[in-house]
Amino acid sequence: MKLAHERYPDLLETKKKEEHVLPDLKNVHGPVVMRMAPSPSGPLHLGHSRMCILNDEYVRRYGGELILRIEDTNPANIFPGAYEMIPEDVAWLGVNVTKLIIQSERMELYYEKAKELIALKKAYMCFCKPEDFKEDLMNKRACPHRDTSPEQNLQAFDALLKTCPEENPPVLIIKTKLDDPNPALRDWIAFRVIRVKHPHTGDKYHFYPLMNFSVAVDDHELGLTNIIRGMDHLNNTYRQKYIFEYLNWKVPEYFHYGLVNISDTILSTTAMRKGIDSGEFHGWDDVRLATLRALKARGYQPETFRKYWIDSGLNDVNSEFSWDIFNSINRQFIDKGANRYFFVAEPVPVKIMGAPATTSKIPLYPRDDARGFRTYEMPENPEVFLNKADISTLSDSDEIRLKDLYNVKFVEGTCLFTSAENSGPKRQIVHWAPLNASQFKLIMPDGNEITGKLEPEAAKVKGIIQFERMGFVNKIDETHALYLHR
RNA sequence: GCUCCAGUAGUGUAGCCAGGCCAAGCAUAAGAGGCUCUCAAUCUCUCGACUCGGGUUCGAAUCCCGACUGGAGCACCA
Repeated sequence: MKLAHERYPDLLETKKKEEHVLPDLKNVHGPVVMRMAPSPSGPLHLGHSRMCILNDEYVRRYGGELILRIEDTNPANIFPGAYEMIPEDVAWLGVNVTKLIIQSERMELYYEKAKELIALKKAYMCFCKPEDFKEDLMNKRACPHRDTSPEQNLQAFDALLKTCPEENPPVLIIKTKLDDPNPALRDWIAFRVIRVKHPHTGDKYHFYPLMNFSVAVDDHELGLTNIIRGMDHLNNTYRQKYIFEYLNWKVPEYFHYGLVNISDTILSTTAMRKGIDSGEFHGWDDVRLATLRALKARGYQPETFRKYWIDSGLNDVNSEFSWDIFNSINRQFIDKGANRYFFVAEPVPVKIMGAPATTSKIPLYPRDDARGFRTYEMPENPEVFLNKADISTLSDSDEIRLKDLYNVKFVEGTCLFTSAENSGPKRQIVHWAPLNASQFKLIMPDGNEITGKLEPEAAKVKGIIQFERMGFVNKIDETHALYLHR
């Protein structure tokens, strides 16, 4: 063992830090075809990133195709900008999409398959009121239209495509088993009328497929081999399998993973849109939102998402998202690249009595002098900014060290220079800013703003840096930065 | 109410399919300490879990049954 340690230190090291790997998918024979299927109600958020990464990882492992399919069959719930934003978000994550599909461009296909099902007596047009239809289902009763002939159904279907009645338009229903013990699986609605102008197809259509129908048709038509999706889709999978069965299609291999509950942020696209429209949020990248855009703006790395979701695995247990772990992973990616600077929140100007003129030379990164320094010429008895909380609890005997400057203590409210050397007893080390520091704003993840003084040499720096003793931030410009994490 | 899924430390996971190498590994968090002119990084140590009850077995985290608990679905959303 000792010998092995001497000979192969690297080997043992890598074994110790074993990477978590995703389990193999079942029934993989050669290349796979997989898909991501977001609805264009807004840009992608943290939750979406999971299905993106997971799908991408498997296509990378097995080879094949990864389809990005935008599911826009409900014109009432579309944010037009999402058509552009979603592919951008996916690309930012480093996900390799091989094909982009937009469902609203495939309406004729859905109509065609619907007619096939009608001809097979597996689908019917229903003219019931929604309440009545629902009540029939709950009581395992057939609605009066369930046994209409295929001819009549086809006629009604075609008529509806041409002209849409103003009141009580019919729906197309897929027949399943009315007596299925699971109420979710009894006859389900495949098409319904929506009279809203579609952002992508305008007013060309008004009879739209519901997700279960268009998904089943596309999953087959696009040749999907493996589908991984959340447990919340389990009943949908059962419903969609009816289509596969009726049309004699080969069923893809499904896997349903557990749901992840993400708290302490805003994920609901409707809530986001409302807030943006009302002016509460300034846009999709507002730091209070968990959109990929917002997280990117704060300084989260695409690699962080990938590692986090791979580590989380494909568990079929519901779980809790951990910001602690997510932040810890992100820190590993950014720490080495982030130079250190001083930002003094709640700044209090303090005149230091008895201090000699000196030069403060502060490394941009600890113990790596090659990266350079920030240097400040300090006059005699200078005035500096200190953080209010750092000095408010000091008593007369407490000596503190201004980092890379000198030691001071407060006696009866005045600040006195004591010594220059950082030797002897341990002192609390605090950061500071020279008098010509600029006014600066740090925007916290909850939207609160902290104003303070930023050291001059940081003024023109942009990107991810660390404010010493505070945490990592993404510096946007000369006036403000977004807080990332500790 | 009905249907389905699942239960490993505070959190996230490994192990379960093919029972023994598991008095349960790793990460994160928390606590203590080392190093360090940051509360970061880094190193060491500590803390902490197989939901419960039966059964099968020489042996169960792992297989079976039940209970309990949690989640999802039962939309003219996806």
